[in-house]
Amino acid sequence: MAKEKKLVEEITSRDEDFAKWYTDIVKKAELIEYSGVKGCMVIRPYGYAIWENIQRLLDKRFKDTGHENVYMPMFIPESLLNKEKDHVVGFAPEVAWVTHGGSEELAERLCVRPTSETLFCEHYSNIIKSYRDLPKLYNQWCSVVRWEKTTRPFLRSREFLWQEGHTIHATAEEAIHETEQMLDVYADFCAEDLNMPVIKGKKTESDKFAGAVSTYCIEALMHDGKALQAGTTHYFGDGFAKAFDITFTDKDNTFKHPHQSSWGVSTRLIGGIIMAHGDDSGLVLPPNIAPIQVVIIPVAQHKEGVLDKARGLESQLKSAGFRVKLDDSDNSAGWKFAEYEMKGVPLRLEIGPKDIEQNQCVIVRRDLTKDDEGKKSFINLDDLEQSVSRLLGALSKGLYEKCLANIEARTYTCGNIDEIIDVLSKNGDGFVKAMWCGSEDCEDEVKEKTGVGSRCIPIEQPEGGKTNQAYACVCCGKPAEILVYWGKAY
RNA sequence: CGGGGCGUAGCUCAGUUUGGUAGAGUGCCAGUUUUGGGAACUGGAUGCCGCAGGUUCGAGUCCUGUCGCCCCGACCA
Repeated sequence: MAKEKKLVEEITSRDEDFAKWYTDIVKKAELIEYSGVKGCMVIRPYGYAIWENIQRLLDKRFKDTGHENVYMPMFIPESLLNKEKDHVVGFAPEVAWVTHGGSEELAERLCVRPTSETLFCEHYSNIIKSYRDLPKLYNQWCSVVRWEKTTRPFLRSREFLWQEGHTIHATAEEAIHETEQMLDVYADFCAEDLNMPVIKGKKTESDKFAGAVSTYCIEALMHDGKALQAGTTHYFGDGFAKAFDITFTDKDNTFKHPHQSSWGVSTRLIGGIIMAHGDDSGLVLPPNIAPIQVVIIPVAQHKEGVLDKARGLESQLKSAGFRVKLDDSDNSAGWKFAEYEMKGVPLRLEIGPKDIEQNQCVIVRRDLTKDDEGKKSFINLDDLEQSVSRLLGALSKGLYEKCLANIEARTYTCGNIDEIIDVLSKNGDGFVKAMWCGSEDCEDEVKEKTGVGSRCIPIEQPEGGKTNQAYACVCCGKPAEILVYWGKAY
């Protein structure tokens, strides 16, 4: 019992203090270490391996939809950043400036890219002459810098890793299609690879990206009921093209401005995974992005034959394509159990003398708790690969369903402000579905009075929403056409 | 940018009230016994007490300043 108590002491309980639980996890699972600069973190090998898996899976989805990777400079001259009015107003307050090269003051200061729209635009203006040059479907993997005031590992850091897609098209229809297609790519990726269902939607006018015609987003719900914007796509129309003087000669021999999109996801996704799936024993990683899918723990490894058998299973599973680690260190078995639970490894395979005798091993699923049926199963070694594959699949599905159930349990439909206040105080944070008349005043008033802001206008709107006069704005009570998801955001 | 908390061993912290040899637990290293849920014992190494001034015979402790980190808000992927 004393041991179990100690195990619990290692990390703060999730329900007791979610914020503290989160920071405990990122440190103790060895994802990050804080650095000497506020808001900048060391991403440690285990954390970076998660990012590498995210990159690999997303990059394949990008390539499959016709995109190419490029790399832009990390510095943007002030004059270039200033070219699009809304854009600079949106980003200027949070950019870092380089003013000196060595000891020489620069003639023009350079900002460290907070995002690369301006660089892509400048480049496009140089390479696009004809409709034959379109579209360009570019993406870059890089880091960007935004001088945030409040920072949290993965969720909001001053430097973060991301990808930014920037595409340019001959027509508005094509660019809008691209914007919506990439939103689907992100949502599918979240569901299939991160096992984290998301709400697809559009941002309200006040919440749009600086310089965009429309901004789309995917919103995930964390275990504590707060929303996390997990990814975003933007349709720019031809506003940037006009500001940056990008033109092409179309088939009809007239000059036209092309239409653009951009889209991005970041290392914030890792924060989302932690808060969507983690529990009081630590991380729980979706199999597709887990650096280690199966950890093999030899039991009584000093005994003849145990380590040899464990090594055999390791190479067997590795050659079957699984990411496997054998921990043959001299820590006790119990220590290893707790360690890999903390790190969220999906499956633990135990192999000991008794198992070897019976040609079996024990496999334990990380996502299930002690009381869940099927947490621990005895697997015949003749079926090892099939069993591992089946269990990883079941775990993946289990995570998705648990996460979806959390969204469903924490999504409330409300008709007026008092209902929102009441339902949130009774049930805790979550998504509030409520109609909205479209006025910014009402949007602000809801946030001020209830604490929840508009997260998105979901793509899926209620049947007849545009014509049904029964729908009234949650704030002013006037006829409302738009269903909005409201929530507290990270 | 406002409010709060904290900087002492790798980590968590005590010591600051009342100035007087730098501490504990944990981790680390070595050895022995252990090994199916964070093992036990013995021995060992580890400190610019965030930084800079000041007061004092003497400062982790008192004074002034400064830097950084964490949490909660307002703003943002």
